[in-house]
Amino acid sequence: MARNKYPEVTVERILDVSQRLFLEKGYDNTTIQDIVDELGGLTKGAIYHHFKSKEEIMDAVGDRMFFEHNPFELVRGRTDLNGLQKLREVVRLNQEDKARTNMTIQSIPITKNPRILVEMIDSNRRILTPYFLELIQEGNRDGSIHTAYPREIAELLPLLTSLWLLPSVFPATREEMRQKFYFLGEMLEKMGVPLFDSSIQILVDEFFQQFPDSP
Amino acid sequence: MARNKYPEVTVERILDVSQRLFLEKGYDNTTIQDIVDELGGLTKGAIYHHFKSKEEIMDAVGDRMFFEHNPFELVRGRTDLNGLQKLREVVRLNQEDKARTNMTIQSIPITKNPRILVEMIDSNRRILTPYFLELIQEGNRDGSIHTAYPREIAELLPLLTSLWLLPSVFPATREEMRQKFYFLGEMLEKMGVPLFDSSIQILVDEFFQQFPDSP
DNA sequence: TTATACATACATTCGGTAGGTATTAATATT
DNA sequence: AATATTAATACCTACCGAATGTATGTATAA
Repeated sequence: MARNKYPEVTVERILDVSQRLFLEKGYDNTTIQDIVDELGGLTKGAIYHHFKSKEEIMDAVGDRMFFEHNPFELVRGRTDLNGLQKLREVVRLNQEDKARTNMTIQSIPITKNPRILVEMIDSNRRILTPYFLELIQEGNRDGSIHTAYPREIAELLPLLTSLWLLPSVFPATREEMRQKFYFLGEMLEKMGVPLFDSSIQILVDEFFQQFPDSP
Repeated sequence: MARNKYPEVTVERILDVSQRLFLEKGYDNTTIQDIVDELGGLTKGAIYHHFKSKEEIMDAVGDRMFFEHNPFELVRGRTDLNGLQKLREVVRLNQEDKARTNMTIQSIPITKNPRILVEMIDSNRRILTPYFLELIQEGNRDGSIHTAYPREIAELLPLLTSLWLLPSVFPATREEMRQKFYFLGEMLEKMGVPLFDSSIQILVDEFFQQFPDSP
């Protein structure tokens, strides 16, 4: 086989395999050859035809992860919700998705995969922050949110929820995780964004079942 | 020359050069050979005699950076200060030090150096957080601080000040930086740790002079 | 017949190692 | 106390192996 009629399929396959391996073994411990082997039937040349570097594969994987299940797009049309309610819905949808996809990222020893971690921090800022900002501003306008710091909160929310609350980076027992959430909730409320109501609290508590209570 | 009488000197030289190169060009873009070349007179064998891997050099550099000018140790003996005042003094000393050493870390495009960034996040947590916690608890006891979340704040303080406030990771104009500080100050105050008083505010404002007002 | 989706083979870069040598420090001997 | 002997270690030279990336070729779709 020297040429495929649908190269996009090949690209997707490369991304599928890469994502799986990056999450399983980490970026640095995954070689191009590993990806090639798992692909079956393709060679390194094929990969370097579609991507100009390993780094670029990683970027593509990262962006795809963010865009494939985007809760913000799902709530965008909902005229029955105000800004704050949309925010809560986003958190709910995201939590659902995490549960469904088994949240692979929780399990990697992410400190051993600096590139993945940094890529995540950066994607958060580039992609999620604007979405959050939009909803917070909407809430400020419709009166469901009152904060003088929409930008700051929009930047901090993804940072805190996906870095500070990641036990592989900041180790914590179940009880300590719970405390962190209480802190976050109280802090957000005091800063004018009462995001964590009782319905969210239920989700969070469910989520905690999966953590050990000893460190 | 086949052997040095004072190997600690060699170790220090290796760390000096490595730190400089890591900060200048990033960890991944600095090769062992680069370090060897800058050292002059030594070879790769010498380095691998003192350190068992490149990673280990990096760890040593990180730890040394944290311990060489430790403001927490400087305030530890001060019986004239309460917990909150000690915290403020730490911030002040740290700021002074930053100004004096010209704060090399500000300048690196740190997103291009994932390992350094992650090492920093981790050192913060391992080394700084316990110090912060100690002072916050002291403040809680002596009545200068009233927070239900000493651990959470102790963990967040270094994370936020050395990651969120790093413009190379979270780009910001001078005005946006100022806003972030206001947010931080207000947030800490509302959570029971009124860290940023007017004296700190002055420091912060001075510090901002060095940032551009356009993005 | 031209652009492109791949394959093959190779170049390069870099972290790390094996084994040797010279020098210092510790110990034994006179 | 001075010297001889041994052990430890600071460092060098030469090399390996793994991994990213490249140059070039080939077959097929358009």
